[in-house]
Amino acid sequence: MQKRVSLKTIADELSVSSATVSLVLNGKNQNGRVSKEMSQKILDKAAELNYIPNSLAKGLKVGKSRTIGLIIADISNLFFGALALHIQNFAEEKGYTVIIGNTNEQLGEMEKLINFLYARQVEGLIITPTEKSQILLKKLFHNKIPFVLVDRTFPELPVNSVLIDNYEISYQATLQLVKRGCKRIGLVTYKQDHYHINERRRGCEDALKHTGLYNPDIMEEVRYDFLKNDIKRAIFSLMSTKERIDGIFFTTNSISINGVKELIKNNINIQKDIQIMCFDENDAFYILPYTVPFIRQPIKEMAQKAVDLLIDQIEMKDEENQKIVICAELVLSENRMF
Amino acid sequence: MQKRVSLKTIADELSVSSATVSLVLNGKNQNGRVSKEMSQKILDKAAELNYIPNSLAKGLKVGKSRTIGLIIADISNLFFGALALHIQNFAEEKGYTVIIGNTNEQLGEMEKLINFLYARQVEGLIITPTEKSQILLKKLFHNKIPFVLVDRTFPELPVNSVLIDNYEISYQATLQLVKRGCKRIGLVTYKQDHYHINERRRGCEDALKHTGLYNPDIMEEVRYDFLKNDIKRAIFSLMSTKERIDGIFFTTNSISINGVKELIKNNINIQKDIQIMCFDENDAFYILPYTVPFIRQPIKEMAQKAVDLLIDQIEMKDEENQKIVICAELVLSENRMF
DNA sequence: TTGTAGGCGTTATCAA
DNA sequence: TTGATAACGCCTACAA
Repeated sequence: MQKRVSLKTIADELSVSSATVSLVLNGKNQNGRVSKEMSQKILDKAAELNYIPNSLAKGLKVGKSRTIGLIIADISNLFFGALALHIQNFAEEKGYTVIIGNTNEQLGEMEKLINFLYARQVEGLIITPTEKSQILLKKLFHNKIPFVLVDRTFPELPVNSVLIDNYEISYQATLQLVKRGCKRIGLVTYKQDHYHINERRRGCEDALKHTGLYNPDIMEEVRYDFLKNDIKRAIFSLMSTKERIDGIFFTTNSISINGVKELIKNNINIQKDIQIMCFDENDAFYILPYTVPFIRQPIKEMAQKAVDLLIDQIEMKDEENQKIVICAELVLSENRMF
Repeated sequence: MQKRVSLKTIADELSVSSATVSLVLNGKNQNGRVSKEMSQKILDKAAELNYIPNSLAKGLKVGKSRTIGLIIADISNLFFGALALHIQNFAEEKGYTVIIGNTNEQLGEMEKLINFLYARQVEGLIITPTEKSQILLKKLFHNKIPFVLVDRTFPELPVNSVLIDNYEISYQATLQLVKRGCKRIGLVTYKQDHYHINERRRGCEDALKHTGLYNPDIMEEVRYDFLKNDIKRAIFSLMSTKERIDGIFFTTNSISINGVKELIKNNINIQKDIQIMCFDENDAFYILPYTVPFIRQPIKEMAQKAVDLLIDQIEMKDEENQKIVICAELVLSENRMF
């Protein structure tokens, strides 16, 4: 890699000081400080040499990196992939670079990432926190590093967050199953301590309780690390109750897709034998000969709000903690595009 | 955000020079330069203050950012998503940060991204180039910026690249359709000037020619920007030829998934009416009541090779251009896991 | 209208 | 065994 062109390169070639060059190139010679001709010469030279400023140096000098960190729990998950894409786009619009990191749901990875991003002088973080990461967040808070949680949160912590209305939409979604005539509705959820997942479960269970259909024996839990196996077991267990179940609520997209796979593998007709309700959209659903109802999260809006919230904080426009809730959407066969 | 803890903070608190602190914290006091006690004190203080070095300053000083840029054509595509994930992991293993950017297949975006990453002092780039981006690559080459192309390339350019054996695997995949008894095999591909896509097409067409089955009338082209509509038209056109076709080769994953959707929508039985061959794996295929044969790209190996190649270049271990070709895999029902 | 000088946090060289 | 100092590229207050 050859020597990069710096301010000084331009200054030397034109026999002016680097201060002058800096002024012109940053458009800060408002009061006609630098002469028109000099200005033009500098601009031309910069173009000729294809000058690109060193943002490391600039960041060091002005104490701002114009970079934000994005900590994602599982980038191989389509939901998070889409979230990352939109966050990156919105942030770029506002002049910020995004550095993405992936924790794989590991607390240790999350800690490493925070340090790593901090070392790179990020001005703020957007985080999908892992389980039990409250201590890390408290540290951020204590160090006055702006951050926003997305998708997940810890309700006991005074933090900025952008979530969907997990409880309400799950309640509605479950009612939908009831409306379709389901009498014995099971649930498959993660055995985890995430508030947002628990809210989904609570929404579903409350809807069942309020309609007199609640049965604790058909609420199944699966582990993140053994998802496929646990789902196989859960589905088997659900399907072999003496009174066969006729509806299932899946609380996440990974559970949904694997659950559907398993049902199909067992030749269970998702239209006739059983009704289901999934979380998040999936290409796979559009391929089936029947429609699968699901809960659509407004990913783009979540990204938008998260970026706005973080940048407001960074630029000190707002000091208050905000807990933003965005309504998810129930997508039934009627309002499908395809 | 409160004042960050710097080397100087530690130095001041212990009344030593920042040079000493730097030495100790970088483990560079081999010859017993710094006394054991002082060393320990510094280490303790650093831990106490939770010191995290400023990599901007470090990068500025040593002229290395330990950062590489990754330019992806379409991050919402699962193939690229997986590629990005693995590249990030391998790069991290080697001590490099990855900054990911997305071009959306736009040449202008690619140019902006290159400048942007260059400003951030990336030491090298891994790129899935957009169409007609040869000029940009030549500029990189001219500026002696290390870079590696992945998935796509321009064969006329002397660049480092990591590709799969597009021609050969497509040839084999097509033969597979022939072996299954197909007599009239169509193709759906992008109307684009990408070498890798053209190679896939060439592989398919050569296989058809060599078996005497080639028919130019059933080779369909679709546009990236109007994918869904064009595929609808292509499938319609293919299915309404007087001698009905009995096989289709789809040259990319986006075409495959949309093609399959369209076939299903038209109640065409992918087992009985028609045989298909897809590029890339898709969750959706696993959900169908029959198996869909597809070409699996060894994404992880591609990522590995790309990172290795780039870092070799950055660290000057290798000056020669390398064009690495990795064999893809034909996945038929027999060797499916599920 | 332009130049000088200091400093951001780090490391490397040389001196003490 | 440790400290002072210069330099990386940039910006900015102040001087000329």
